[in-house]
Amino acid sequence: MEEDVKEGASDKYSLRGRVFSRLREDILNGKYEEGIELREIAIGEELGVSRTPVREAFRQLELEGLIRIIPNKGAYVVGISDKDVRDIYILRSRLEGLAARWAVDHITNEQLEEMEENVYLAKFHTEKGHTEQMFELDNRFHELLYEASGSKILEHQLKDYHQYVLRIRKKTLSSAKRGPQSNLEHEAILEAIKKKNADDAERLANEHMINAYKNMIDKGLIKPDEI
Amino acid sequence: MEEDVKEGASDKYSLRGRVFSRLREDILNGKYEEGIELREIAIGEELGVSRTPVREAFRQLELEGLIRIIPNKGAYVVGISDKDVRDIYILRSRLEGLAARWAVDHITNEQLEEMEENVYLAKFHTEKGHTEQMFELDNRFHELLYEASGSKILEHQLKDYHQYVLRIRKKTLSSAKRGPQSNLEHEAILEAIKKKNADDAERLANEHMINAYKNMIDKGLIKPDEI
DNA sequence: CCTTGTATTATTGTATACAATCCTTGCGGC
DNA sequence: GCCGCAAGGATTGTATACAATAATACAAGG
Repeated sequence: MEEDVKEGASDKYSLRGRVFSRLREDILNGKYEEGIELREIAIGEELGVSRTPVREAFRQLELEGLIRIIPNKGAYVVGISDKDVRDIYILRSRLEGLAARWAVDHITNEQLEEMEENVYLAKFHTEKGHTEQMFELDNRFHELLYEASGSKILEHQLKDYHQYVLRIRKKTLSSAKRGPQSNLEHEAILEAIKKKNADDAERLANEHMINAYKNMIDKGLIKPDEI
Repeated sequence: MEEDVKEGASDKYSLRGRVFSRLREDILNGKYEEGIELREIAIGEELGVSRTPVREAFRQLELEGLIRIIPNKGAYVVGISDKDVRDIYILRSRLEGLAARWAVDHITNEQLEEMEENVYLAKFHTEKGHTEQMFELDNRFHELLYEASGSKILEHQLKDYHQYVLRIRKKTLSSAKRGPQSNLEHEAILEAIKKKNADDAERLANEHMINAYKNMIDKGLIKPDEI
């Protein structure tokens, strides 16, 4: 039950890092709903720390767009709407396609090996119904893809989005049918990368994300786009 | 000579906001080169503030990936390489295309009017050789496109990148030939949006960014991708 | 009764003090 | 000479104190 998807900013052994992770999770989970005001002292007391680490966490949350800070006034939860989730999946579908394309040329042997192992293990745990491991492996597969792209910028960006929709993804994967299908799609992406077929890799990664998106909507996890 | 491209985090009337903006600019401009260690006290003294606002600015810079903070040790400048710039232009080419596509359905009348005015004014100032106004209008055109996409997420993301490559863009636009050509491309994007032609809008916005990218390389502003 | 001004209070912004951690340096032993 | 290690200093992490700003309540005047 540990998410370390986003290193670099979480730093879970400092108070600030813990406050940051905790608040982000609480906002993403809906504990603090949209528009609510977060007071530094109240948060600090709740977590048993002073205002300093809370303030630093606030500044980070603002940059992530999760809260809006009005100077000398307060911090207000922005939250994440169904539309945001939909948008992120569309963006991800395009950017993951790009990551897969670039991975064809930049993936290292170590990354390739870990990816193969990942696909193998995912198949195993899916058959056994180990949802927690499935979740972790799915996380790792995508992270590997990002890292293999060889682009610090793209990797950073996709990890951000990945983290952002974490809550939704957890529900999605545990659905009985999506798990195996997702594994097949991972395997296809991996094969395309191994064969150095950039067009296929991009298309498959793109479709993979679109499928995840459709699944989410079919399951009623988020509202479809109404126009 | 003022950039307010990125509201929300800059907040230039607080010490933290000023420290943040200043440090980001200095890193992007190369004043602090890659790998250098930033000390809270030194930065604070240089800007005449205490450690507190400096620390908060550091946390934000870390989240933007401009510095790397190693707990209990220090903050190190990560910087922005030529490869980063190239990657951002490729990402932007795809995402701006998406923004243009979405803008077809979501642009408001006000935004459309401002965009038309923008294109008109840009033509005027380009003929007169007013580089500062050209720069501002180019900024604004892209911001308008982002806002017109109707996606908070996409807008946020693209504004980030826009800000990130600000320094490079300033050099690019002032080149004699790129200015008029860029204006023509803006106009074409605007026309496609007005005609509700999503495919054209996406393609043109995409090409616009690729052209900017090629121009940058032709002018020798950044190194080309060597493979 | 409504408006406006002011005093009070609550909250954020900043500075400083203290604690914890890391790095350096120099000493001693081998 | 080289390695280990401890003491000191430097730097970051956290807490608290003080300043500035904004919200609120209430009273005075129209």
